Amino acid sequence: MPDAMGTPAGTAPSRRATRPRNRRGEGAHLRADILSAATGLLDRGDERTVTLRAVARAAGIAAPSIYPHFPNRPAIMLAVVREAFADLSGRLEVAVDDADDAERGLYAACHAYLGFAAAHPVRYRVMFGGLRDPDDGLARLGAEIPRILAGALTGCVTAGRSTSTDPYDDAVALWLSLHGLAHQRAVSLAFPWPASFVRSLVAPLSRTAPPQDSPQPMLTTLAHDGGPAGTYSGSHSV
Amino acid sequence: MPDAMGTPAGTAPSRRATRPRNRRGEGAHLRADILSAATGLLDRGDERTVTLRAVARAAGIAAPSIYPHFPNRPAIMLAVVREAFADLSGRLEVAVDDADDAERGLYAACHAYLGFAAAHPVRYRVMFGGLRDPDDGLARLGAEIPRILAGALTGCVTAGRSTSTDPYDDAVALWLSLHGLAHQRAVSLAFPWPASFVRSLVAPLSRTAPPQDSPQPMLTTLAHDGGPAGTYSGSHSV
DNA sequence: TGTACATCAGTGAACGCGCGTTCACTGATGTAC
DNA sequence: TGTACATCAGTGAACGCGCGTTCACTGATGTAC
Repeated sequence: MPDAMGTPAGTAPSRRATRPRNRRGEGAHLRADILSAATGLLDRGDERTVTLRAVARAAGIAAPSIYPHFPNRPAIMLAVVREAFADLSGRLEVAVDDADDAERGLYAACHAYLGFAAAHPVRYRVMFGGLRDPDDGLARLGAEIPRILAGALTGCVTAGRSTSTDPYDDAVALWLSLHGLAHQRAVSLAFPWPASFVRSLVAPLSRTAPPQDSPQPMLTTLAHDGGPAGTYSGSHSV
Repeated sequence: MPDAMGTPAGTAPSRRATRPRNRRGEGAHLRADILSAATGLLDRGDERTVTLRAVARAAGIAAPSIYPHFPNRPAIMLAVVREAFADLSGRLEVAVDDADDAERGLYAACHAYLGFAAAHPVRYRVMFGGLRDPDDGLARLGAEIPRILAGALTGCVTAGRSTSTDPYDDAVALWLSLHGLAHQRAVSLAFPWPASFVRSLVAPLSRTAPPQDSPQPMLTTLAHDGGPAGTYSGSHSV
């Protein structure tokens, strides 16, 4: 879903593309098109780029056509972020569930997290702090993530692979570190990163020894949203 | 534009305050006033609040009067961020230098870092990622911080209080974790934080045991920029 | 079967707004002679 | 000492722009009778 953008990066048309009108009863399809247009604009620019009129242009519709689907401009951004959170949480769950054992699952989730942020840096930045949500509902969305990590870490403890005495606390600390790394990478591509800080973060905070072989780098095949640099490489030895 | 606040929350006057004209030769004073007005607007709002005209209103001058001091609007934001980075770096250095020993210095620097972010959450958020700086000069500004932490950590190693074998690597990992915590706190005041994750982060990542007594909470007397919640309390046991 | 009609999907023009920036200017103040 | 003048510090009006949103509308399409 999120990677599918109609126009290739760089060729954004200022002239509106003609878009066939939906059949009667299928008007809701436009909502998905609006969301995907907004996500594409966000990834190629920043939150200021995602104006209501720009979204309409990118979707090939007139600006007022958005209003049957979203009450106002902030609602579009909110929907983009909700969708992105659901995507990220799903990827973490898949990473944990597909792993052979709990420890690999924990590492795979961490790599999936960093891979998502590296593939969609602007989206990631906006998910975690771009918006002032009056209801603070986004804090709730984000809270799903440490829960998944805590589950994986609890599995490690059960398997005797972690000495954590408070998996939820430690999972939050681990997530905060992942967030710090992911966010800083998303923001500044030029920072001189040491080689293998993923291990430097995950092993001490999860109170595990790193696994002996590299986990499969789950998400490194995701294309970066734009620009030449910044692709996350999961190929560091764990 | 219904969500654009005409007047920032609170008492900011939309009518321009009268400001005495500087004496001849002292026109540069206005630059400092512009910067401080912009910083105030940022702290009470967000980066969208800091328009050139709003800064002029807050400083009590006409909008064109800004141009002798800043070439355009982004230059104002850049100057605000530069000043904030210098402030933060200075506080970390003071925290390290004033401490009785290296380990206390490291912890004091971490608390100073978190204290700064808690006292100025919006400013902190904008410092680390609010701007797209074409020159990426901000990455250079930020790079000062892990250097200070690395110095403190090296001191811990020398004193036999840390088993770190790569202080710079570990300092970067530590800083990323602090950043993750500080940023997430700055963004979401409602998140259910466990009680003592500062220790959860600093001790394992710096490979130290936490000191026996609480360090003095250096910056907890800083007032929060606005809002009722979010003040950083350094009173957690380390 | 035809046909009237309700509904759906979406449009074009217009609104008022605040924005960044430019321009020609004004009045006070220091200085050279 | 007076005075002409250059410079400084800052102003007021105006510009064109893109924005979010509202309004009255249009044409296609499914449906009841």
